[in-house]
Amino acid sequence: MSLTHRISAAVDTPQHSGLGGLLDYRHDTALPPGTLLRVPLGRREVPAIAWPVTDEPPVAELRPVAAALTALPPLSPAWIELVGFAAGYYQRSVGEVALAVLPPELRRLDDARLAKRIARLGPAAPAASPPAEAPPLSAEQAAALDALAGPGAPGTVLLHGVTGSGKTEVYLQAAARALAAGRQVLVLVPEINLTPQLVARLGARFGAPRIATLHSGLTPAQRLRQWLLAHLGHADLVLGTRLAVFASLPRLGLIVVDEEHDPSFKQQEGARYSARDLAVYRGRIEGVPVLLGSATPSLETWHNAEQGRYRRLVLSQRIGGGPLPRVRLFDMNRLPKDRAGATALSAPLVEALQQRLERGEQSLLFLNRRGYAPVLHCGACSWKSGCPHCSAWRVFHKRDRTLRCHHCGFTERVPRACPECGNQDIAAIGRGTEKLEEQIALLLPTARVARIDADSTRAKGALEAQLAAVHAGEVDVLVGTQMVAKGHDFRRITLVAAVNPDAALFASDFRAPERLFALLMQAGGRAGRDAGHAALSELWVQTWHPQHALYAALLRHDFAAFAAAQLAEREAAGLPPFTHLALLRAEARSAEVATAFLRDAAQHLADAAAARGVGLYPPVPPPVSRVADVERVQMLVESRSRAALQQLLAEAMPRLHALRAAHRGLLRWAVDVDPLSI
DNA sequence: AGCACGCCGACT
DNA sequence: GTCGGCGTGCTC
Repeated sequence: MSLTHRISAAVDTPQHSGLGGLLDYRHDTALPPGTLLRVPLGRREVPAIAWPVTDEPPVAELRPVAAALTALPPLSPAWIELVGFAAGYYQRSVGEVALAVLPPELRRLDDARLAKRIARLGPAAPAASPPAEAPPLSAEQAAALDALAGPGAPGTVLLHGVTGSGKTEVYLQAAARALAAGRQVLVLVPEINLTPQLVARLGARFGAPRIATLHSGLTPAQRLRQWLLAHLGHADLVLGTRLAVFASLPRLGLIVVDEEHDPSFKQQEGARYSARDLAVYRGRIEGVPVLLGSATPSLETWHNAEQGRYRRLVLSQRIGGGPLPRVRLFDMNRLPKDRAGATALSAPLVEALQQRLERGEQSLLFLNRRGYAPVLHCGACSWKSGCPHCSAWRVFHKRDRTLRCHHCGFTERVPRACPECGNQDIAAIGRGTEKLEEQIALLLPTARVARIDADSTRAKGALEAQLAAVHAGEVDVLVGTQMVAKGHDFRRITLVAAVNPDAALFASDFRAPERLFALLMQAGGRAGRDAGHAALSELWVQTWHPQHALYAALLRHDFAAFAAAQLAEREAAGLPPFTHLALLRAEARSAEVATAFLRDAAQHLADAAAARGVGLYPPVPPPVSRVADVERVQMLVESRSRAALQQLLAEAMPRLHALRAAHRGLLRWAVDVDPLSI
């Protein structure tokens, strides 16, 4: 009998480093998979996690595990399976994913300190404290809940509910059932901004001590504490952003993904995972239901529902029976030619705003572009305010008189005269929220105007303060970017206007229409949430293309028709969800180097791709090709078969790694599976 | 990815 | 004569 046990460890080393797999060590006792470790690697000692031992024979002499952190109960087999799947699917090493999704503190602490932190958590919150009274359900809500509890295997459920239809109450009551059965509930929201209000609601219903929160805004110590509450089962409800999909939950009983269509669920660096897709996978491996909620589901989810892979439950009515805001399209072609563009706002819209003002109601102007003007332009020499480091314009911010690049952050004071020719007369082209705010103040001198965007809410607590001012009725007209369109519950807004949404209609990004429709529906949903005002509420859309099919569907609040049309286009064009995509991205100081790498890659993969029916497209620059003096080029990889695409990518990774050496100057390369934009 | 070792230019 | 550039090689 051997006194030493072979331990397979996942360590944080990249997939393409030659150490992508697991490393074997020895230890004098058996260590269950999921045990946190410290192991020697070269002359370093690195954090690691014990992983299930594979059949592969061990290599050479094994070094001993440096330490096993036994103060922490091991991570569950389900968690290991989830991480293993995510690593494989997104082409990253198991160790990288495993360690990246654990609280950073956990990688640093030794066993004694960890034990101390755990002790300091105190005892678990009293379970099953009598919950606050749940409000009565609408017939549709009750039916949805019944269907969730009904016979049949738990699976993925799309809860398609218009804004204000009470999706959250369905989440809460579904959660209540899971809690009553002694299980934990995981709730994912797209943005940190949206956590406080949902935490408040969950807290009011179930008691604040039972809730843990996980997002990147926490301090390392808080993050560890919240993670431990979930991992040790002290917290019954875990609410968080995309990283929370990897929370360790020993008694998981339900996963809710709120606003499942939101692009924020896709991680955009490192392991580029979709938290929504992983939530669905996690539900499957853990045998628990997954509730995907949205008023405007992603076309992927909608398609899955249509195909019968997900069950679809519908909430078509607003709570209280109020109607959805009436949609009004204003045809900008009707503006007098010489006046068009002089102001962002058509006269009828200004009139409508004036009426709201007189009635003491609030309005929201939605413009998805922050700053004063997106670009400055010299009429004399045609200089434009380009960024010297990026292939993008620098935005004019009037408030602090700066030109700012929104891609690399490069900021300068705005020049008084044209830097090229000295012309004093530089024009601001286009308009952002700052300018819109200014124009409203001029057009409606008595109105109290506020602006909410990434600039106005930079300071800690600023967003909360501004939202509070709106709720307190201290604001008549609110100007904002998509930041305000999402989720916030405004009671007194009866008019929402999309000032200039057309750009997305003709964007090259194939998901642009889907996003626009969702944003407009969501923005419109801010109006008339107070049933007393609902009948008067309106969503105005100023457009140069009032006949566009997207707007026609919006007029009727007809998501199904919009989705059907989009899906037909996607199918005809061979785009997701009918095909599966991956992007091979390369970065270098020069586009030539990056392109050469991708061309070389295409050549090396051509036979394997052809054999599997996977398409390789020519390398192209993304819409913003240079950021901070780094050129980016990307190559699309496409297949009807997800499995074929996966196989090709897995085969490609080591070859691409080998290829890198032949391309001097290549800074980085990476694969993005299921990219959001191409 | 780190973090070595290792061989060629400008400084105490 | 050393400090330091980053080229390539290794880590269970």
